[in-house]
Parts: sequence; C-alpha cells; structure tokens
Amino acid sequence: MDKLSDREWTVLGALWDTGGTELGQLVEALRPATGWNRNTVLTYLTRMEAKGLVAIDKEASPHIYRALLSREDCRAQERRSFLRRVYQGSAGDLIAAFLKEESISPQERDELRRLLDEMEV
Amino acid sequence: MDKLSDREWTVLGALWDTGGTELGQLVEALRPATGWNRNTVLTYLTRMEAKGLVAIDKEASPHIYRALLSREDCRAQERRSFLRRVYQGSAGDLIAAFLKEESISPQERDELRRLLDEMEV
DNA sequence: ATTATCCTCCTACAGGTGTAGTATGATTGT
DNA sequence: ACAATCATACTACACCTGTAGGAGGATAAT
Repeated sequence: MDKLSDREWTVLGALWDTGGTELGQLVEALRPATGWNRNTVLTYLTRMEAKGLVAIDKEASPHIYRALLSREDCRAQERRSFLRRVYQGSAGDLIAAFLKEESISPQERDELRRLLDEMEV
Repeated sequence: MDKLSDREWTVLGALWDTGGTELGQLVEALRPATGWNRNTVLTYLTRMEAKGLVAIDKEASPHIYRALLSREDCRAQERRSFLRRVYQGSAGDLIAAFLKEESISPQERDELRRLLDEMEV
C-alpha cells in the first residue's frame, strides 16, 4: 500500500465515480479534467493493476476496470501520511489551519461543533 | 513550486529545526530518524538548491545550508493540494474526518470551538 | 608534518512516473 | 463485406527520486 500519486488519485476518482466501467467511459470521464490520451489511461490502469489498486475483469469485453480500494480507505491512508509528514502528528494544529483558511458552511460548522461536543467525556 | 517529496519534507524539517547549518550537523540531526549516508543528504541538498528550495552559502566553510521557504508556506501549499486531491475541495468533510479519527486535547477542542465561533459573523 | 576526517564535487544506476506510439485483433456503421 | 473506430498488448523514452561511491582538497588531532 504505497502512496498514491496525483494521477492515481485522478484515475481512482473516475473509477469510484463510475463504479467501475470500460476504458472508453473512463477516458470520457477523465477527458474534461485531464485531456489524457486513451493509451495513457490504459497504461495507468495496467500499472495500477500490477500494484493491486485496480481489478481488471478480462472475461468481459471490453474489459471492466474497477477500484480495489474504497475512497474512504485511501483517504484514511492519506490523512495519516499527511498528518505525520506535514504536521508531525499534531491534529489540533492541522485542523485549526484548515478551519482558518478554508470556508465552511454554517451547516458544516454545526456539524463540527456537534463532533467536538461528542468528544467530551 | 512543485510538490515536496517525503524526503524533501524531512530535509526541510532539519533545516527549519536547526535554523540552517552545516552538513555535519544536518547529517547528525537526520541520523536518528533516517540513518541516511552523508552523501545522500548532500545530494538532496544540492538538488533542492537547484529547485529553489534551499540556499547554500558557499562563502562559509563549511557551507551553510538553509531553507528558502517557511514551514508555514510549505504547509499551506500542501494543505491546498491535499484538500483538492483527496477531498475534492470539501474542507468540511476533511475536517470532520480528522476530528473523528485523531485525538484532540480538551484545550485544542476549546480552541477549535473558538475558531468556529469566530466564523459566525 | 602526518594521518584520519570532513567537505564538496562529480558520477552512477535502478526503479518509478508521465506520456504516449505501434501493431494487431475486435466491433460497428453503412 | 469493408472501412473506420475501439480495445488491448507491447514498447519507448525522458525525467525524477532514492541512494550512494570515488576522488581530491581542506581541516583537525596528535
């Protein structure tokens, strides 16, 4: 379970969003954001299969490509590595920095307060 | 201003912690966490100079190496890229996930509540 | 002064990553 | 049935990254 590269996140994003599908659909889904060549996408997919990130159903024709890890699992992994690397493990500092800089809707603020209150005890 | 690699974060960490110093000190500072060979550290430093991440004072002997970017600037950069890549820009979700998973001291909780309240205009 | 270290420079080299091109078989539109 | 398009496999190639080794001058310890 190595770190995911930027492109791998993008490819996985398309796989999660589509729920897994064939090449043409993926290329279409990725085109607006990336403009990648079809073979570029295919290269990513096959390399990611070798790493255990993607499953390729080769019975189907065209082949069906799907993510082997859930978005949440990948996020959790990335959160941990980010927290360690960038904030030396200090979650409080990290959260404070995001709170200060990013815009949060009132609903989200309430939700966050609720989470904070739940942590009491 | 490319993304920093893991090793680059580590090297910068030593530069920030020491405030900039000579090679031997850096190798010492890095040894416990990394065990890197002196030349490995030197290679990082010179490559990072080429990228504009590190300044090398070559008048001094031995040379003095220091970071060209502040820790907070690097953190801000990394936060933005993390938020986009992993959370598609949804800061609320991101913060909620860290809150749920990481442990936050009561003091930090109060501080976070204060930040939330400040956002209510 | 000599020897052991340190510092800097230059070189190396394997593996990973971004980005396709080519060849070839499968499929579809007419 | 034929042409155009799609899918897959294989190949390519430059640049980046991790990780040093060797050479040669500078320095420090005795």
